[in-house]
Amino acid sequence: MIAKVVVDVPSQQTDRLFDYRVPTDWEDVVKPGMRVVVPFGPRTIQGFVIELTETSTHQKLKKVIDILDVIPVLTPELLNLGDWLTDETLSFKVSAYHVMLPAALRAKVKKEVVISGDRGKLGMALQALFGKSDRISWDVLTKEHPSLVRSVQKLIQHEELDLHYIVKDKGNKKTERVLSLVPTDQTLDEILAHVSPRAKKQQDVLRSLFDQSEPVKTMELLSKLNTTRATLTPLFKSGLVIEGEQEVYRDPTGGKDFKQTKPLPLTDKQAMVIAPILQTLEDNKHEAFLVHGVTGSGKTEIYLQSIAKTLDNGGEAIVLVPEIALTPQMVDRFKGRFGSKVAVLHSGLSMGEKYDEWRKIHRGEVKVVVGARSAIFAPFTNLGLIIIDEEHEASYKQEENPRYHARDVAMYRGRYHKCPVILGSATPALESFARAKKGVYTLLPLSERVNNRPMPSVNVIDMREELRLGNRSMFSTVLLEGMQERLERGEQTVLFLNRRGYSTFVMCRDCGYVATCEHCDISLTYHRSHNQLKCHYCGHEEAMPQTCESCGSEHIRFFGTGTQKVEEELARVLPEARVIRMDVDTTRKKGAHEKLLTSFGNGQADILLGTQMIAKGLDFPKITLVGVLAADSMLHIPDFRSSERTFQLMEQVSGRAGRHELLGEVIIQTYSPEHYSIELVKSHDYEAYFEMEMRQRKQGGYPPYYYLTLLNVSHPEITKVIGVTEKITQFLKRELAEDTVILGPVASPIARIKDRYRYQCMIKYKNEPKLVSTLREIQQHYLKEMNQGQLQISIDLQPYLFM
DNA sequence: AGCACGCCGACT
DNA sequence: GTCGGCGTGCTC
Repeated sequence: MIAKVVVDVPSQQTDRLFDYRVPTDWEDVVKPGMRVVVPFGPRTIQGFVIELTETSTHQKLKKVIDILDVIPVLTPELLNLGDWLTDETLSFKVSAYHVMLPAALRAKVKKEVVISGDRGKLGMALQALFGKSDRISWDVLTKEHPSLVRSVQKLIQHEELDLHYIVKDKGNKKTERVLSLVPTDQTLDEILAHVSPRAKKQQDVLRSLFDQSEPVKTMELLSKLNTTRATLTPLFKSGLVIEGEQEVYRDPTGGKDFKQTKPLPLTDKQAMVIAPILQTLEDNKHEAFLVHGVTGSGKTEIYLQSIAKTLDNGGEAIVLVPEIALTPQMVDRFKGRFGSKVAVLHSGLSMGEKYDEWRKIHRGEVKVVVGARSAIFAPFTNLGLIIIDEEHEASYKQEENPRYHARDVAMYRGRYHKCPVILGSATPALESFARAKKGVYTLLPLSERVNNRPMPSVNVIDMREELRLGNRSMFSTVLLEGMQERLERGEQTVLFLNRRGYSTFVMCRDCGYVATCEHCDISLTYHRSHNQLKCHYCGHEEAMPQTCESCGSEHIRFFGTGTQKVEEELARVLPEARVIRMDVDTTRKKGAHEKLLTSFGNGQADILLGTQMIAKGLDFPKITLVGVLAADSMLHIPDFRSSERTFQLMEQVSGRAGRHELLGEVIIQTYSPEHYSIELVKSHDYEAYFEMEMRQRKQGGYPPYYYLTLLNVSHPEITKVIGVTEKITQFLKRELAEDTVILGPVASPIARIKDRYRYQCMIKYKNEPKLVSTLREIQQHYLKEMNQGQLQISIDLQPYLFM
């Protein structure tokens, strides 16, 4: 039997199948989708079995060394999906498989130096190093004794030493010590008779264990009986009790109990929306729905009841939520309804926790997965429903290889499993809404808030006008008064700053010089905590200059507004207000996010000040004012989606206000009040916005009218970069269709990162069957230079990031 | 990606 | 003469 294997070496040249002979003992054991250990050249590495056949065109085949799985980690569906993903994103097969699996399954290869010949020939230093053992790890050798590496290599050549490769599964399962009673056929009294009647604690232990048929966790028992390990020692000695190890799952929620919730009665509108979804579930067919529901319209309840129906049918469900919205509040809603049937996957979990959650899915112990982007690959075999909440979120697109979009994967899996896919958003991505209008997706509008609360009123403040009136502060008069009012009424305000927490740039007031990174073409960011300037792209740091590098002026200072600065300003203008600041800095620690939100929810603060991360999922009754400090900060970045993002964000943020009894108000501060993406927030009119934006897209030749592909070339020498990009552009123009537009070569928006110059070329097309093959040809052509030289070419089909 | 093989400069 | 630099090519 021959196994066709994809080896775990992510490179162009190894991105194909290699044949290995399967030892006869394992012929019944190996299955496609399993990880195996195989010899590869002089090394031993991990690989994925893709296929099993009887014949090979190769003469000399090596044997599979080991099998790492009992159940295949990749289902046949995921193997197919891997092929599709590879084509769709121009990535390597292994990279596609890796993105489907938890990092813990990425086996580590360990190298060991083993004495194979005469120990006496080793020399003093090496003999001392080996000591009594016949092997040492390669890592220890190279890191701690680099001077000996040379002689070791020589000895390997002379076959006195040998290199062994050990492929180790990183999957470290967590175990806990458990106690169990040895005598099984005795009564309690008989058992108790074995110990002294004065040994009260020992008797307690025996009694507790007698009541339990399953092994009991040592730690739990000891703390319950308020005793220590000392009690156990005599019990072990007499052989009455034994201690073993039992595999346990790590509990990311920290043993929290979830309050069980019941399905809520649906409003008429909700009932109308859910009906076609339930019907599709009933019919067992694939259909894509776009639930267009304003914030607070009760989308989540529709998700929950659709999932309940799916589970009734014996199916499984995947729920995708943007990483940033995967708050404990969100998780609670799903765990509350479906209890232990739910697994949660997000980046906040440790590698071990992710592995445990994944295994629950893999073993079929859970039926629902709530997770961020990569949860779309959950290894379910009977998938009945996929939900993508906030489907417009950019975080559903992965920005490394394989550059996939979770929505596309969802559609693939939906078709495969013949199950519905629900996309939900208050502000759908333009592409999605356009598809819904065309009938590709079924549009399900949910235009009213559940409790009939009106959408908050929106007040757009022209900050230029404020400046003209002499208000130079970051708060407009209206916003300041608004905050004062809430303070007096005991209501809460949310202040939103659409900018990285601490971001400020440094500029000279005399000559206009801006401090930039010496390795990247980007301005440096001022970090107050260390009084340092930092580059967000390469990590370069330098001290805050005292004088201008360009003109020597002392009038150099930082500009722009960060959350820290706003916080200081708040303390000045509203000293009595209690402020909670939420940004990357204050939420870095595990659980900090939840803690801050809970204390705000409990009314321990009047104002919540934060970045992107507070735009979602915040639902507290006392929030009646939402202030956006600088609405246009993202409007002017060179990205055709910048206006769409602005509108989506403004709508999202507005949704935080007045969700309950009290009426909400939104104040948006901007320097471009006339821009339609801000103007239309006032009326919360998505459809009007959609029409406007579609016109822009049509005019600019952007999605959804055209598809895009971005090709980025980088190299330390600018002439090389331009030359290569130029050649590629010409090649593309020659190869691709007449009506395909090829823009470039142009410098990337960030023209240099980490001392590498960056040029790009954009392909706009409607129908381009030759695209993937042409791009593959380019990759092939530059393979050598990319392998050994400094050249990098990255290709992004349907890009979301243009930097 | 690694790692060996193989072909040219500076050393015992 | 050899040791060792890194360009080239292969891995079932």
